[in-house]
Amino acid sequence: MMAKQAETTIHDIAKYLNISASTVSRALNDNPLISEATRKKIKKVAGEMGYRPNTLAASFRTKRTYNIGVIVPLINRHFFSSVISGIEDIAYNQGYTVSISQSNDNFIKETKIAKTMFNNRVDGVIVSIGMETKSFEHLKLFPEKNIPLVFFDRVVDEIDAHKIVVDDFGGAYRVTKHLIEQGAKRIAHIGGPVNLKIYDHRRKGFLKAMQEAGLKTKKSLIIHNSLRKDDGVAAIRKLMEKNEKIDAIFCANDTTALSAIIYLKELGIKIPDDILVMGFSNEPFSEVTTPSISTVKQPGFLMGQKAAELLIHQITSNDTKVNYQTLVMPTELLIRESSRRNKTD
Amino acid sequence: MMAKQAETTIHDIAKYLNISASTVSRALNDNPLISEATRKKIKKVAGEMGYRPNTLAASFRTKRTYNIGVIVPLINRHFFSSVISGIEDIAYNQGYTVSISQSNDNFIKETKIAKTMFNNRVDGVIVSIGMETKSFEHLKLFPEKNIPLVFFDRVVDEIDAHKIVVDDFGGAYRVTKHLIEQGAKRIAHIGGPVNLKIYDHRRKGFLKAMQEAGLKTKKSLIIHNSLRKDDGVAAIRKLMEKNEKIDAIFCANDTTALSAIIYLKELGIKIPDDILVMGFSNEPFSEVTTPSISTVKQPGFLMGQKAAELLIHQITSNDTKVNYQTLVMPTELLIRESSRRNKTD
DNA sequence: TTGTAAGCGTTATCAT
DNA sequence: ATGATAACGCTTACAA
Repeated sequence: MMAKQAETTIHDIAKYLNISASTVSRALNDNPLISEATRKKIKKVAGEMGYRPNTLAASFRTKRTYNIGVIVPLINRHFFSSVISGIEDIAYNQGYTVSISQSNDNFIKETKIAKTMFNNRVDGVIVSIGMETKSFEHLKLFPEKNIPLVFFDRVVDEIDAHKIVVDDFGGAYRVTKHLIEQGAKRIAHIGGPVNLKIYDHRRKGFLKAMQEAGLKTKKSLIIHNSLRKDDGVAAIRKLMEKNEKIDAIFCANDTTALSAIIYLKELGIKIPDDILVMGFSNEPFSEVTTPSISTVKQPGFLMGQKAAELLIHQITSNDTKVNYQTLVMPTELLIRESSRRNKTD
Repeated sequence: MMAKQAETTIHDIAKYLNISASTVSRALNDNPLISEATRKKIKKVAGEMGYRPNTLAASFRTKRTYNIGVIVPLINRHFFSSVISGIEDIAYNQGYTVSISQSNDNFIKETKIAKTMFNNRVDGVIVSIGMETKSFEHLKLFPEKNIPLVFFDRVVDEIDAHKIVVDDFGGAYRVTKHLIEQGAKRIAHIGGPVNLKIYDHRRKGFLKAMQEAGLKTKKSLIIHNSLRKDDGVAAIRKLMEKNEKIDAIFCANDTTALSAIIYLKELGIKIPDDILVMGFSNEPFSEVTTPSISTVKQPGFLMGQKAAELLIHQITSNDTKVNYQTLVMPTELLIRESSRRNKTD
């Protein structure tokens, strides 16, 4: 390994100025006890000597790292990278750094990441759990050790903590209601894994709207899968092969909605004329497809900001008992071409 | 601040077993000097006592943090989040954590981030510089202090380091050649800030192809801006208002290409029939727009992996003199609808 | 307002 | 194969 250059320490500065290291430390930290004169002198010399504080040593001593750990399923995903961006935004402005790991929806990796973050003594953790995650001991570690933990999006009921979610139920409810208002009666739903609350809520919002409208929902019109590109195609194919006479599809994400649209187009089925399609999440592509995809907008960046704010507040608060809150972020229904009935039947 | 629970240390384990802390340390680190029996005993007790190694203390002592700093203009951007994802992938598998900051293309922030990362004693740094960045002292700090530094995409000529770039010149050259093959003669170019090499290279690739084909390029047909949504519209408007008779536009990114397409559509101009349009970067939306956007694919995830590999290799290598390499990643020309001439003129 | 000294948890050197 | 001890660079009582 390349030898790192020897670093200037506060002791070097102290020796040079014939003062004590504690004075140097205080001066550099703007401790008000230190006189203006010495402070200035010390800072000047520190600059000249190329002094760089060793945050590591300070963190070690104070047991505060000013480091926030973030665990997401996949960094390279519009929603998650938006949230991360929001987290970084707040964190940076509050003097925190952000360490990021992706679980790849793999339970083992998620567990290892949690352990590593703990060992690194992060001041707090922000998590959105993976698809496989059904036990939570690896995350309980944090509250047990008094390390603040905030969940977002894919949250965990079993752990008491601040949570930032979007109004999945309400969003799905409004989606479905809109489809019904457009005249749809036989609406299919392609949902995600129900062990994730978000997909469970979307399903429930869907069912609620259907029920309120007095519409029956055949079991066969509800399909749950992993919501990847291929899953969307597979689900749609399954629906079409059964020859179910559907007039609308509510997909639990935009990727699936797009897959559905492309597949149906190939079958010569017109969207939205023959079948209405809606998604969820508002991916960047949804606005520019043909037809553009009606969907539900989730404020990712804002959610990241809120998560970071709550986390940092909890980190810096003295309260021994925290009053945990679940922030339900409002969603926005974006009605675009894929769900707007042009002609009456 | 909430009091953190007192942690079990190797000394606690040592006391409990009536052995020395060094033995415990060695055992936990699988030092071969320790006998199998004691190692097992120690690990068992460590587990029972809920011991969690304090990475901070170890890093402090060994001056190795196993932490990699990543600086990008914007986390929430498909290309960058792909690269980050690739970096995390390799880093995780090699036992490194990844700290991420976004400069927001702001020079001041970029400078502060660099300083913070240094103070945190990251083992190495991976950087893609911001649009405003024209001086590099804040980055030279790393090589000066023997901290490995790897650039990607938006690299810096003035600093000797490993660099991962895409073949911007070649990509732009092939784009232009393709447009010419489709019959275009008066091709406009909407480029990015030329202080960024990538945009300079794309411009040069464009010019080279034009020149080779014996086509003249009017200065007024080349516009440089920041390549955001609005810039694209503004640039296109400028071109159209001048009533330049263009038959193709090569945009230095897909966002601008999309803006151009939307704006031209509104003017009643048909893409690709009247004007061919091409982008660069292959954003997720480009495949699904109407018309789909011809573009150049950059292997973001792979670039991140390569960057991390080179960085970690440099971190762990003993070589005092590194033979810096610039990895030029091949691009892939994606010919889609926006550049495929359907009818002959 | 400044100095002294202990200590954070680990690793590494030198003994044994 | 194991132990004793110093050291990493900083902060923080406590003392002056």
